[in-house]
Amino acid sequence: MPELPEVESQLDYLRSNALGRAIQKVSVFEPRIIKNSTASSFRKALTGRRLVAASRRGKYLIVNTDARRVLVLHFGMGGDLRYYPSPQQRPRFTRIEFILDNGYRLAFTCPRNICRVMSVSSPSDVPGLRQMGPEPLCKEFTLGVFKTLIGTGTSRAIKALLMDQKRIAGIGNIYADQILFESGVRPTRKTSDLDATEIGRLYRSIRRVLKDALPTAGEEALPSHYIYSRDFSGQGCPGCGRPFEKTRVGGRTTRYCTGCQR
DNA sequence: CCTATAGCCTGACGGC
DNA sequence: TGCCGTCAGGCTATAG
Repeated sequence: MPELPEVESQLDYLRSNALGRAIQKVSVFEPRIIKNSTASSFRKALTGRRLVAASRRGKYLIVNTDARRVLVLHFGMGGDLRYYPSPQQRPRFTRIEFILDNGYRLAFTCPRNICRVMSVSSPSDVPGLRQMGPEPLCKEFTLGVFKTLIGTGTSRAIKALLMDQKRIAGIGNIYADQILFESGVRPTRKTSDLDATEIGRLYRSIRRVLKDALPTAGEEALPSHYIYSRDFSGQGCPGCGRPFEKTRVGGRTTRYCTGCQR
């Protein structure tokens, strides 16, 4: 579930705790999550490197080092970073642990091993990053850009398109449902059938939902007004009170209101 | 090229 | 109590 807002909060966490530090040691507890190299070459590439800058692109976290080495993290679902002083505090599901030059440790956790970690010479070595669509919160992401982007979207369901990282960066299942709800558009609608009004509402919802989520994305729970939260706690649509319809779109569980979304 | 689907992976949860 | 099946989600690979 770490989508754009959650990864942004992981970025803040990394910046305030580990940036500027050098990696003294790398412990790999789950080699499978390292995607482009063996565990030993991963360790070798990063040991001794200093973490000098960090950024986010879509759902990826990118950490530049003082050498021509970039650490790329993808959280899959449910993973996070943790910073702690001793191995006794090592979190459950720690897949990789970095011991830093102040003795503190940085863990990359991932409950389901769907996360990925890479050490590359450039972010563009990662296919998912190379092909990534525009950042929805950048000012370059205008209504015109969005129109062009979905104009070529043809017959797919709009929700599948919103979650397609090659089209737009950083939107996953939870935020896609919320964006569609706030737009009053059914997730199953074919993209090519949307009119200009609906496209405008979608565009504004993308920006608003993601931006509003940033301040609280580091917290455990989603905001209680989210349709995901409301459905989970047995509440219905905040607009009309109907229970949410549950279906599958783009291979994902999808919640929407049959009354308020057309 | 475009779109849809299976598979990866394992914890949480419900049913028996 | 504990086993078992199902579901969840990101992405990638493969099929159509």
